[in-house]
Amino acid sequence: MAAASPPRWRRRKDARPQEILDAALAVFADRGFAAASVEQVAARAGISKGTLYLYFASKEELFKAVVRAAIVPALEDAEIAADHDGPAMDILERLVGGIAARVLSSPAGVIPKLMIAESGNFPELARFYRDEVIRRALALLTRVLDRGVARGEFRPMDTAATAPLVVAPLLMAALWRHSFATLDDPAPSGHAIDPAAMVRMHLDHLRHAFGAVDPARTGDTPRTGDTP
Amino acid sequence: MAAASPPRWRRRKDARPQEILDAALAVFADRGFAAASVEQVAARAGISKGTLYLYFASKEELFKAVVRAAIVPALEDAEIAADHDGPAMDILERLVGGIAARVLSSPAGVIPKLMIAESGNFPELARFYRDEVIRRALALLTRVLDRGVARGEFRPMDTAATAPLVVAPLLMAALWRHSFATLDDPAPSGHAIDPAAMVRMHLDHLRHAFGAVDPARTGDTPRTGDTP
DNA sequence: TTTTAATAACTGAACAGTCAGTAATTTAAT
DNA sequence: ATTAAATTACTGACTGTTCAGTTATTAAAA
Repeated sequence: MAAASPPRWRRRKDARPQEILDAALAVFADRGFAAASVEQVAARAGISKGTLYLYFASKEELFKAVVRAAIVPALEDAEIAADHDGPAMDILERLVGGIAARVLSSPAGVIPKLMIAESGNFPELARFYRDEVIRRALALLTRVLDRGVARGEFRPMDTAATAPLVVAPLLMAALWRHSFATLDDPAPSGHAIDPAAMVRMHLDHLRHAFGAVDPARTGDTPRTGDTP
Repeated sequence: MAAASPPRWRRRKDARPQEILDAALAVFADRGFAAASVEQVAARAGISKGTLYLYFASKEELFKAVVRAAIVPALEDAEIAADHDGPAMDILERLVGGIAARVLSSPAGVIPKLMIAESGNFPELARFYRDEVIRRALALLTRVLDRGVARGEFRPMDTAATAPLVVAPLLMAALWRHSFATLDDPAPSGHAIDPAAMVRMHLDHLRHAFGAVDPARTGDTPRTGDTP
């Protein structure tokens, strides 16, 4: 008798959604939302087009789900890190480093690019992103900066206007990575922008700009904190 | 007898290309390239689809032309400004201010957004943009920074890694403007990011980070220049 | 344990709409 | 009358979405 041929497909109701989300993120990442086809996503997820529609009502809903799934955990992490105690500059470094790591290694680093590209076509989602992601992230940063100023660790400044300045290079790194970095060469050498060096330099500049450099250098100390 | 009806259309071979480019930029700006249709562009330019194809061979070629047309003059302006003489910080301010103005008012400010969104679909154009626009702009900035360091106006630093940091907030402002700023409200008040304040603050931080603050303050002068 | 009925995950093809690009035709200008 | 700019009508390919039917899985019955 013939050996029992393995089934042509399996029922995996639980695993599908995440697999589809992963596939969609990947396909959207290199085609963009509009140019990506549902069939490509389905193929990458190892299912048929019809199956995808069992789990997501439309291409647009799929897109929203991708964004939400990738953003929520990242934001929670950041919120935890920001509410730690200690020198403001340390927290800032941890925050910037954490975001940089995420943005430069995780596939979810494409989300900003996608959101920026499609904001015009999905105003509703764009509003969600602006109010629930960007605004929250900036508020969180502003809080850290305020604390630094209040404690005399940072020079006085317009913290609300400064917060986006802290993120800008990270955004730039993310966009660079998913737009121009991976264009041709395997060896990412000498290529206009070196994200790692950039982030390092960024933190260095921030330290100086905020007046948080090692205060032992001169008498011109940025009135560094008294005892705790 | 009937009054001579004005012609239903006119032959305007010379004016068409630029008008089409303007229309295309506008349509691409709020739909994105992929989601924009050639017919929409033609309609906005006041012509029919067929006419558009008399001037541009394909939708892709049109896109390339839009990018080139918008970028080239901007880059030339910047190159001129950078080669002026004077204190490095002044040049930097003029450069940043100039780019900010362009990016925040001119329609061409969408180009970065478009390039980022479509880099995956047009590798050739993306390479052009990376090598002929980004690289050149960063090289120009690096030159200014180097001069500042050499003259003792700026503290020593990794200028190549710093150049992108100077641009990052401008890029962010451009993306913000064309993605999230114009989502709903007519009054752009209190909205997470205030580009103007951000740019002002950016320059302020740069002055501090580069050690270019008024040096009369303490003895800890950033070894400011001797005479020429 | 084996058989069989019921369920639900999944497929593949077809539909309807859209759109980049082309060809035939009209109309302005010379 | 001739040229060339512009329009209009058309095609072929593609894609989001639906759905009738197929197959794996589960559960009840024997």
